[in-house]
Amino acid sequence: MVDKLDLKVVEQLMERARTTWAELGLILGLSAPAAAERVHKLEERGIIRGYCAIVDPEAIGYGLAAYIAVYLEKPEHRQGFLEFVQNTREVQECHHIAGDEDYMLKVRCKGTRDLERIVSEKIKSIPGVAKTRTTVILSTEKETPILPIERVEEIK
Amino acid sequence: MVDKLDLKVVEQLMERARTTWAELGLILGLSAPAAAERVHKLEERGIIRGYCAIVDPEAIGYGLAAYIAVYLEKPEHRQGFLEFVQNTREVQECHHIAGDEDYMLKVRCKGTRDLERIVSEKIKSIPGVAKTRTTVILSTEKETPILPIERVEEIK
DNA sequence: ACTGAAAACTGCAGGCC
DNA sequence: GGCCTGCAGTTTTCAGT
Repeated sequence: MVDKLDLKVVEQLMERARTTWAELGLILGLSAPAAAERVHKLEERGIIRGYCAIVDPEAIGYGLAAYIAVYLEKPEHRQGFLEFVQNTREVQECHHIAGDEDYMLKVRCKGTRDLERIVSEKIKSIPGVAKTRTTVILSTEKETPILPIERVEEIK
Repeated sequence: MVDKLDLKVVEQLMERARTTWAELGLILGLSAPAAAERVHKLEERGIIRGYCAIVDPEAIGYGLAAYIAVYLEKPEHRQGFLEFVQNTREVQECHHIAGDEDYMLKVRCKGTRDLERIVSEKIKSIPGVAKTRTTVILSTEKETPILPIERVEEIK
């Protein structure tokens, strides 16, 4: 599995992916090639899936976010619903959840008009979608792709 | 504001941040220095906030995710609650929401034990938290930091 | 995992449109 | 203002140890 040094690598890259190997190595107590090798190994093993830029949603015109809980009538309708999820860029997340509803979507769109279009026209027209419950996000206090790794201070 | 070329820059960097300027320039139809300049301008303007690695949560031992809806009794308790949110690595997201509840948290933790500890010991001990509602995520169909930019195919 | 050299990339300057 | 080319300095990669 991943060792302590790997966790520290991951921690660093989750905060700033565009760092130099030399700089990363300095933090890890390794030389630049050694730091690069550890990262490449983590990429190959699929532990680091990729890298992304964190973008201000409002700046690109997607200022409205919402959660949409979806109730599916029967299991045979899952396929079509999941295809919609994968093919719709506005759907940022889709989780199968425990509880009253079946799926929880997080969508990001241009405004209330756009949200209405997605909920009423797109989601509700999918066969098997019996009911939806939309919760609009008013403001965001925290939103980080950073996973909750405990700080790795010292490496023995 | 951002033009079409900026959107294409952002789109590319949301998918793979660790790209070379030359490669990015090729996609954009620009030279490497020009591509770099556009990115730096977007960073300065705060449209690109930073970069991060996308990490497999299970590989680093955080296999359980859950939504926690929080009801706050009075507005004066907000401060303390928001401090908890900012200082807790397990809290990945916190949104102020419209609807019955006040806040929606997304947390990621090691297991049910860990979740119990966060909900029962940490969140419910915050002054003003009247009630919480936890929804466990069973599986994740889609989870992307990629914002829903429409594909920019052609630049006039 | 480190060192050292070749190859590749970045950043800066000057000039063009 | 935004873009391109060329060069100097840095970073990455690939050996060998």
